[in-house]
Amino acid sequence: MNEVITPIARGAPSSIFFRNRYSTNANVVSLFSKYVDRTNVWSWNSVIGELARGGDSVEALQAFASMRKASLKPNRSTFPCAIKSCSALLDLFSGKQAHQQALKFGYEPDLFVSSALIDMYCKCGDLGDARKVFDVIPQKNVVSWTSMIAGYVQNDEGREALSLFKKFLVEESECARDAEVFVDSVAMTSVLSACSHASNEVTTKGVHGFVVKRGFYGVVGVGNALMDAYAKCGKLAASRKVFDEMTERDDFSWNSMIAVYAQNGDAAEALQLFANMIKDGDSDYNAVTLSAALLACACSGALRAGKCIHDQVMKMDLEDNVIVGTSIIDMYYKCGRVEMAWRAFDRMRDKNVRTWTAMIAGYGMHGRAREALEVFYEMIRTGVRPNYVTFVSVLAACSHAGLVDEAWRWFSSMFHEYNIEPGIEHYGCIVDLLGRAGYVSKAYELINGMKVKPDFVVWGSLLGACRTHNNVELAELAARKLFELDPDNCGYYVLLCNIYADAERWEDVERMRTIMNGRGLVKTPGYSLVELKGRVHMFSVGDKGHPQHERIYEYLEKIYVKLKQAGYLPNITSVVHDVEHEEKEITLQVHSEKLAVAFGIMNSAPGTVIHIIKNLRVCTDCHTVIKLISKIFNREIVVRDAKRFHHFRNGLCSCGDYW
DNA sequence: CTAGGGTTAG
Repeated sequence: MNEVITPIARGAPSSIFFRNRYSTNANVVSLFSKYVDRTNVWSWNSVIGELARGGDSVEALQAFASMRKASLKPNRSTFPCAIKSCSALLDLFSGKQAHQQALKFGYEPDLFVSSALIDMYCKCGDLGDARKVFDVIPQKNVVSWTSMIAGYVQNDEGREALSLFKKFLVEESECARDAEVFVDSVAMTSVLSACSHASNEVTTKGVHGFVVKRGFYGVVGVGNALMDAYAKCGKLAASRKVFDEMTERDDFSWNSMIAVYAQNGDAAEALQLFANMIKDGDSDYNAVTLSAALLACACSGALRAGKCIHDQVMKMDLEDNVIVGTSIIDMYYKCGRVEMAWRAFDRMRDKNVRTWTAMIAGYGMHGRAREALEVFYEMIRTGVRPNYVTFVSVLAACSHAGLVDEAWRWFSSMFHEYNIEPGIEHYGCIVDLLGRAGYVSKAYELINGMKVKPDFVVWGSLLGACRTHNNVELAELAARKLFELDPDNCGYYVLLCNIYADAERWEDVERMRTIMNGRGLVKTPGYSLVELKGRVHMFSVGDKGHPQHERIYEYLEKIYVKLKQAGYLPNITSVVHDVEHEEKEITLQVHSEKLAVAFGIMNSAPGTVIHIIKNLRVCTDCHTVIKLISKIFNREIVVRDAKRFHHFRNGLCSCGDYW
């Protein structure tokens, strides 16, 4: 079986018709012994259909090849099964051959054949040929319309899908007496999926109304798609309402809802729902559920829960499922365990581009760019084609480690060697890298030459670089862009304030503060998470909500005494609030990551590594403090901030103070 | 006796 599949994965140009790619094997022959008449087309159809429906696409095509070898003429029900198998294998070449054969036998106007063809072309990414087939169908039915609409959605053409749906509605009203041309619940799920891709609240609400009016609201599949559409445009409450109102939930609905919370960073709710699902007992969790739950563990750093799910994955024999496997890698490295991620990666038999990319991203976030690049080179050697996101991970890895030349090399060759046009994320990495390496003007030139519109990440990187390299002029320019792009984010105002303060331009500092106060901008509250005995504890700045908070503050005081003995001076520029010097120092002292570190040290045995997750970037003062703590208390401390990992050990950080 | 949809990973 593997021998047959390998050339398909490599995209070798052969076909079911010419080079016997799916040549008859013993398996198919033995299947045939069950059938009385091998000269009967219907017998062949049963076999091909059964194999295709059972997911044995390769065998189905082998049977189809055998049938053609026996010089039997396929009929109109043979083709849809064969084409469906090409679609499942993403085998455009064989699909086109099947199309030619169908034309030769005069089956193209057939509704079943053309729907299968539309689906096959769309799944293979060939929208143009799909649309040609669609356009020549004289009397389209609901399946033809749905196949084409769904095809657009699958190829990220949500708007095209929605406009086609409008045409469908016109046709529906014009053919009012034709029972074949009527919107049904399957069509509506595709339309809702288009809404989900478009992430448009207004459209989603409109389609929701339509669904209710046509009486499809109670259909499970429609409900799932609606939940997803609301979630994608950020309407979690509306999404949950649909879930709660469903009278019938299969596994699908639970999975969708868990995934929605996990994707939106609400790990607690996602894991709570997962627990409810298990308790409920009516629904079985599967690979999809476990992947979503693993994502929740990854973003909240819930290692214990993640390991538990990993155990379950092994018990259910799902280790070879490539999506689940990739989720496990993602969970481990995001919980700070890059070695465990590597072990899981190493064990996986089937790795796809996303698996490799996850591992590259994992090493990259941990500042281990060399290993990330090794994985990248190995991926290329193995014959797996890197994609857009792979290059984002590669460039990000270089950017975390300051590898300017390496990054520039891949940035320049990704288009020429792999035909991947650099996008906004790639520019973001390069601007960041150039800027921090001191090439601020060069970074600015690059931004001006971009084909895509620079976003807040790009301008934000430039602004950050301007602070490091004291470039007030460019900083003002970048900040102006940022105030336009993201007016409610006070981080940029704070950064510009700092830049003015560094340049001792106090009047400008004052002016910025007035603007900030006038606009009522509030700093995004920072928080840190730390897992202890399987429970994740959360701390915010100056938090007094934790049951142990009194002891934590006492302990923190003791830590500060030791730090000051070691010569530590607080770096108050991290605090821009309009407060007195002493107050600034106090605010700094109670940053959430410091509370989390104190809590971690207090509650764990000497020698235990402490893992912390922070939602924002770690500030300079906290970075200095944690380095010192790692030395004074002889503890390894791992901090995941909004952008990368910091491994503190013996007074040093893995980022080399470059972050 | 054949065709279309909704959930998961980077």
